Amino acid sequence: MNKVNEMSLQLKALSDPTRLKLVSFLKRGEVCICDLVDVLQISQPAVSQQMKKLKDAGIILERKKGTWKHFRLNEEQPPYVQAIINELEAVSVSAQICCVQNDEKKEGLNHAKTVTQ
Amino acid sequence: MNKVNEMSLQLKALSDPTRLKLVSFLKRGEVCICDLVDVLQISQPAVSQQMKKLKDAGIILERKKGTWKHFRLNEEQPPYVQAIINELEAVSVSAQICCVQNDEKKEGLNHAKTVTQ
DNA sequence: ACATAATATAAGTATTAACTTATATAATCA
DNA sequence: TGATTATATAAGTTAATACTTATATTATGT
Repeated sequence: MNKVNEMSLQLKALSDPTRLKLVSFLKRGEVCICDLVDVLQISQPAVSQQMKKLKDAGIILERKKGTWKHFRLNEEQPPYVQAIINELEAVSVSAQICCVQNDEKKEGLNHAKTVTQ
Repeated sequence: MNKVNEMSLQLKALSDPTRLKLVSFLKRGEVCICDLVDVLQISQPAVSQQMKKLKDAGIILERKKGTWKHFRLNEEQPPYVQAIINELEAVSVSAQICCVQNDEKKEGLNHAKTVTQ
């Protein structure tokens, strides 16, 4: 019955409203921590700590690029985790675009928050 | 984004190893608290409290019959909850049978734990 | 009515969790 | 090199969680 402990860890990672919101944002694509601070109205360390939990649980993957860290959903999930992610609606972070679009170009130079789709 | 809070409540209910085990036992059919105390090696109030959490989250349903309370899985679940339940293996409580079989007959009279399948 | 049995509630404890603020690390830019 | 920016870590606080033991409630059987 060790499967139960394994499942427990993943479900714990997804049983917190803040982390579920983080996953909702990630459904639209890569996001970096700075964006989420604004949107969730919690401190930067709080976001950082929650992202770590999602990463440790295998829910998300990270990619370092200069000073930024970009997070994305891990596509390989057991069905019960995928079902949870599917249930969440994709939510756009208004400032998200700068992170994603400026990616390969001038990363880290102009990180304006006001760019819109 | 209130769906997130709703999901959080249900996932919290299923993110604890003890409660996942309880659900595993319920997959084989109705169980009463006294049976689970023996199997899980935790106190009767602990089982009672955990069952209440599962009930409050809508994961299980209860049926009172004399002094006993019989619990069963609630079949109507959102897909992400059902996926979790599906992932769990059904585990039989060795003493479970007395509860279920003696049900309509001599309920509450002879609750021997040693009856086997 | 009284004893017994199944479950519930109360109260206490130890652990975990989710934040906070302050500070450290690391990469980039001028 | 020194300032700036993104993220990480440390330490502390508060609240929630999962048990425990003790006791109360409720239904049953004699």
